Amino acid sequence: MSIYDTLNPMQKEAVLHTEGPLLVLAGAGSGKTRVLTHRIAYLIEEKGVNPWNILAITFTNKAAGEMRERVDRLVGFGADSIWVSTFHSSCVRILRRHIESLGYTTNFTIYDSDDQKTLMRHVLKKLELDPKVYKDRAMLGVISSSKNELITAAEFEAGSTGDFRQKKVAQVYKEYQSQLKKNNALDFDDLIMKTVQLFESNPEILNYYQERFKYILVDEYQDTNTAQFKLVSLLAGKYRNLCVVGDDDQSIYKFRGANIENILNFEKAYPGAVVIKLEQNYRSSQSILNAANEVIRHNRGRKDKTLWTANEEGPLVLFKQFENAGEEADAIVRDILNSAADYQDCAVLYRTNAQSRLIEEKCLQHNVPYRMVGGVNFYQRKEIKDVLAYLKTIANGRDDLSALRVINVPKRGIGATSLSRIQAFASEHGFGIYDAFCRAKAVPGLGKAADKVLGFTAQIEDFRDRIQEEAYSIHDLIEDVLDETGYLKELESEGEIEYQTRLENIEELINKAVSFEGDHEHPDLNEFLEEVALVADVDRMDDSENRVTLMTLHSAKGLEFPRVYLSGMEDGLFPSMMSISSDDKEDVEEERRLCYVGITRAQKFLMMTAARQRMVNGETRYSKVSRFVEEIPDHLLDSNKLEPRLSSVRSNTDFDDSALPWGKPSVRSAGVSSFGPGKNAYASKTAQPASSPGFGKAFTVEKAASLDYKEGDRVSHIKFGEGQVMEIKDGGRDYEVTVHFEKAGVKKMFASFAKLKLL
DNA sequence: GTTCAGTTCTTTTTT
DNA sequence: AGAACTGAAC
Repeated sequence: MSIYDTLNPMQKEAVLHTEGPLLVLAGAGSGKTRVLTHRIAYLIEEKGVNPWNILAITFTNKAAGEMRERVDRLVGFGADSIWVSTFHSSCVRILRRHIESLGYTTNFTIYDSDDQKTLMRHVLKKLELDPKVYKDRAMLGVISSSKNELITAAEFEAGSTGDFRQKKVAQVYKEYQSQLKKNNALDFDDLIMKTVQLFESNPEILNYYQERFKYILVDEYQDTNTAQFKLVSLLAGKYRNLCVVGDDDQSIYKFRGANIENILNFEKAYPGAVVIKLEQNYRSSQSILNAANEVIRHNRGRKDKTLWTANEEGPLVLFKQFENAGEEADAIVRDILNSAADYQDCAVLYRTNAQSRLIEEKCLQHNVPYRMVGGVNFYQRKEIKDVLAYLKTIANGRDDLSALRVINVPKRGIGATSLSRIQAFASEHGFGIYDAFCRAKAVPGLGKAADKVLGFTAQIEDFRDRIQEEAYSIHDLIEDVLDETGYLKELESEGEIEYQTRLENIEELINKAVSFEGDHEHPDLNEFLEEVALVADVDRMDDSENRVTLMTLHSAKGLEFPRVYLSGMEDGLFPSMMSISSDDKEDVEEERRLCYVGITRAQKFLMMTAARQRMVNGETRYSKVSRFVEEIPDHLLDSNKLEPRLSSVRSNTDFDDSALPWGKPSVRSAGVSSFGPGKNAYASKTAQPASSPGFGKAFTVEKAASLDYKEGDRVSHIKFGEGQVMEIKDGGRDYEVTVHFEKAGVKKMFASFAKLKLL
């Protein structure tokens, strides 16, 4: 029996149809990943296609990794020469080779949304526009959607005749773009758009990639935008062996420019395309699927399909409404504790990141271990961005933003006035900021500050020299930067608790650098920075530990869990106020699709919850039950909707927060044991968040009174494996331990984070 | 010229 | 509840 016999007839057809355009409409849980992986395997094994000629585009890097792994298992060899990556990573890879023909250099920097905002502020200032009228966010929004539609600054300008504001925005776009170029930087949207431009202006480069990627697969096709559509069309233009997989009911990224028409009109764009529908759901119970179908039924303009399942009926979907959000969170966490399920089988989903806080608090209170996806992105934390800005300055001398970020961090006594003098000097002579720093002596009116600036550049130059050496690793560089610039020292003086959490984050970045070095034969600083710039939060989700997952509905796309809790089912929150009051009916439909995505994440058990009262932006808000819940008929729902309130609005002072761990010094020692039955897997751990991307203040890592290992002992580390303790230094707040690991080499680490075990 | 403390305004969702 | 901005003290 071949591996293809395990597929159902529709799946099999999708796998075997290898030539020409193919649209696979894959409902939630219908085994689309299986189809994709088997298809790749089939191409290689049965059709003799060279793995080198296959391009598979996924939505997240994590999905890419999983796909590669699964193909590897099916095929056994050759899987590493398949390109499996996201749109953004693929484009970076291409641009790193060819971007010079667009006037950038190949060591360009990628700006994340914070960088974009900073840059936009510069632009608005330079153009002397009132930031109250021309808001950075709004400007970036316009630019982003333009780029997603492949509209250049010049085209935008040409199209904005007449309207005064529109003309101003055109100027902003133009200036923003020229600033990016000056900084040798690209924003996220540029990555796609520049690649399209590259292909359009260089037919020979396009031809190379067309020949290279004879077979193209695109996952989550419903969430592609116009630029991505164009990119795919260009690449597939020659051989037309394009297979796209998606579900119009799961299109949830319109705000990011996703164009649902791409999937709805696929057959028009690719005449002769074969369409295959996968309608059997293998994931969810009958009850869950019923609820999902009822909700999505209320949307117009969708491809006709009905999901069905042969799975057992399972318990009814639960709905519970609570007095306030605290009770809601408490009930969810208690329910997880009372169930016999493993923590890792449970997920709590919510519409906005802000909702995670209460859930986190309750998890801590009840000692339920959790991992939070998203929130404040790890790479957006101040200390991480500071370190990265140093690395970027060292790697790319043209990145003004990064140089400006760190010139006075730690404080070197270079203030706003000095900086604006330097900036004026730079723009007058056409220097980049860093070059201007190097010429500080020539800047008029700097005085003593000039020496301070030169001190900074001397340090940077020193680091630049060092990274030329083969033996000098990225993690060495990070550690030296922290040490020699005095960054750590300044952090230390900011207070114990702050210091520890920030240090913990930095440690994680160093770990990341170490594992990067392990994965690459010739680790390159630019490559490292790029990898770090493109990671999504889900990419960082480590699912090997037994923890409850907390994340937004958007992050949950593509995942599945036996037990799912859908929280905050309130009108005004989900669907959001924005979508309800929008003129465009499509907006609520997108929210409904999001709800559909949420429901269909559940395999066996689904509980939806709502709070009557909730704090939003510091104000108490009262809400009705979400319309999406109302759309599910009563007989499909086991619910306890509260009676309408009669009188007496309870103030939220009855929410007792004295029990919360904030500010209480000894969270760690509180209640280590005491788990309900069935929770043995975790009995030895406290409810600490995954080392990232949680939030930190509550966790003070205390210096141990003594260590249970000494110099010369053999110890093991969770990541680096086994090794021998070389040196233990008492660093005041913590012990600094040097260990020689067999595999990972010599590492210096802080005892409280390293969690070394004596062997 | 720099830093700190009190003020206002703000947020959906993310590669 | 939190970040970003503005005005006063060092």
